[in-house]
Amino acid sequence: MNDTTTEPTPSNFIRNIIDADLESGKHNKVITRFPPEPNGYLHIGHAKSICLNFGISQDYPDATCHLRFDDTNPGKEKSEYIDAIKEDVRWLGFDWADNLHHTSDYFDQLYAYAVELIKKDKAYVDSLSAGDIRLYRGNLTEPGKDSPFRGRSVEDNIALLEGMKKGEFAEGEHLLRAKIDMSAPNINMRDPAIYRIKNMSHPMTGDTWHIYPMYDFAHCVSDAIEGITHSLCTLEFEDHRPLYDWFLDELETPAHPQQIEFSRLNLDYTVMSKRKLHELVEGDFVNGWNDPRLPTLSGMRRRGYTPNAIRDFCSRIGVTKKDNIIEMSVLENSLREDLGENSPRALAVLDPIKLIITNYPEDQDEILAGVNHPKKPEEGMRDIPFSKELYIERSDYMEDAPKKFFRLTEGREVRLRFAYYVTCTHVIKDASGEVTEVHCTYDSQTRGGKSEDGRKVKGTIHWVSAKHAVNAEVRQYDRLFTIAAPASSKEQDYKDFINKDSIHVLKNCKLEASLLEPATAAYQFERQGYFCQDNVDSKAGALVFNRIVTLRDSWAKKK
RNA sequence: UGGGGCGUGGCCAAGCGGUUAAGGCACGGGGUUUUGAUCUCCGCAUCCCAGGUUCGAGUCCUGGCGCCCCAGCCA
Repeated sequence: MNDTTTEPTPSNFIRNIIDADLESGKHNKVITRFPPEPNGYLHIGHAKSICLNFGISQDYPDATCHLRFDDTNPGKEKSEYIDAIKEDVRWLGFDWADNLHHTSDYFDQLYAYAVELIKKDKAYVDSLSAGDIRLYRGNLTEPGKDSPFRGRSVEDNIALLEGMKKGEFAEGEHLLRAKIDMSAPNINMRDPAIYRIKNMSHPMTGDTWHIYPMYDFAHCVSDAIEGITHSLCTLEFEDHRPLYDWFLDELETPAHPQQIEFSRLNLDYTVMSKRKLHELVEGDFVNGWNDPRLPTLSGMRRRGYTPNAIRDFCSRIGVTKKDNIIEMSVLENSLREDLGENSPRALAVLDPIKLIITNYPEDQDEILAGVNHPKKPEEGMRDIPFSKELYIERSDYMEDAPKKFFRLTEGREVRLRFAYYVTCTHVIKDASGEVTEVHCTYDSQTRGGKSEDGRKVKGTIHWVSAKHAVNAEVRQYDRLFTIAAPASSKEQDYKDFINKDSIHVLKNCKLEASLLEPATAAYQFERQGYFCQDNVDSKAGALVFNRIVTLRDSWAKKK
């Protein structure tokens, strides 16, 4: 990873709070945590949280950030997700050192805390059905009412909970609830669930439990056990903060972390919820969690995004409590900046058409030199073979070209990058009128792409020697959705807005010979964009490149 | 007409009562250029609205308006 250009992370309201807490002596060191539920793959929205939490641990003295798997629902979670999540966090460039935890590590303690609540008459076992509980809860404008089981004795409650734990009951038969206030205006405080029966085994604890704790109970207690100082989460948990604090106030926990909420990331032209991503993957709307069109970290990694670019993006968008939809161009700008700085250049023709230099010797070859990086001479030069028959981009020739078209048309002279000036004399067309060959003459005095007479050529185009070309498949990606906010339509399902044209496969691409070498890093194909070999489909002899992102194109804009 | 949040330019985002309201992205225009890339220069808001406090308010107060979240034994 190239980290040389990393700039200091801009401050935000959360860092301001931390600064104040350190200043006042409330804390002398900071501990944050990134607490994913292992029920899916991480996406760029998680990256925002990861960068926030781990970023703080890097920037403050003695600070740490825990990676904690919030594995309280064995019905949805799988250990394979745990591995994928770890890989993604590491790939992003962060290290949890020995601070790897699971909420399931605390199941014994959680249970003891639940018993403590019962003993304080702050929790009870309810035996209402799920449907009745919903009815008793009231709604947004009407208060709820007490369950008939709310008055059970401490002894009965403990015995019942014990039975639930041992698996003596069916799922849904009983539920441990906090005893708070059924008429609370905040619905989360209307006797929320603490433990529910799930007669299923758990990836980490196997068959030892028949009850599993709910998020609201498990999360705050886990934070407290780990000594988290600042528990950062997204806005939708704001209403849960009173409950977070209630548990920690009632219980004798070793600490009382502060929950602070920030707004989640939304990117335009994509979706960011795990539920929707699951749906896209399972409904075969895309090809797996690592589909290069997805905003998942594994998809972006496959596409060719760099950790550097994603971290830079996260620091640019900031952290606030305001709802937002970030434009894709911000991400692309971070990407281009990193890739432009760090990618070697290459010549590659994606949509080839023959260019024949009529006055070039029939069986002559020569080796020309191309710079690997125009801004970094220290990266050296490479050899590029040149000969009479080349491939150029079909779009670099135009029959009735306007004055401002700087490329080839009859009578116009252009520079072949690193090679020679050529002038188009005529073209050959097939029966259907399609251009098949562009014929040119070259000026042998312009070797290397410059002339002594100071003659100006406005256009420079890329090319590949036909007989030296390496064949490859190139996949070009476009946005996955046709509208900026596919998830925000009230009438229509977001899937109705899927872009049917989000992937273009070009199978007949011609790459310069140096690209034969297998490589994991990205290249800039000059004048086109950034590309990298596909990490699953590319093989020696059958290269497959993904277009990560195009170059900016002010000419395309003008047209 | 329940509770909790949010509202600074097209999209983000600084600003914490006191010079002409940072910066990034986007957009428009000029220059450089063997990538119509990069680089570079220039342009681009009076802060949701209305009152009020103050010598002075985006920043304080009051009242509106708008948007988001909450009725899982999900997280």
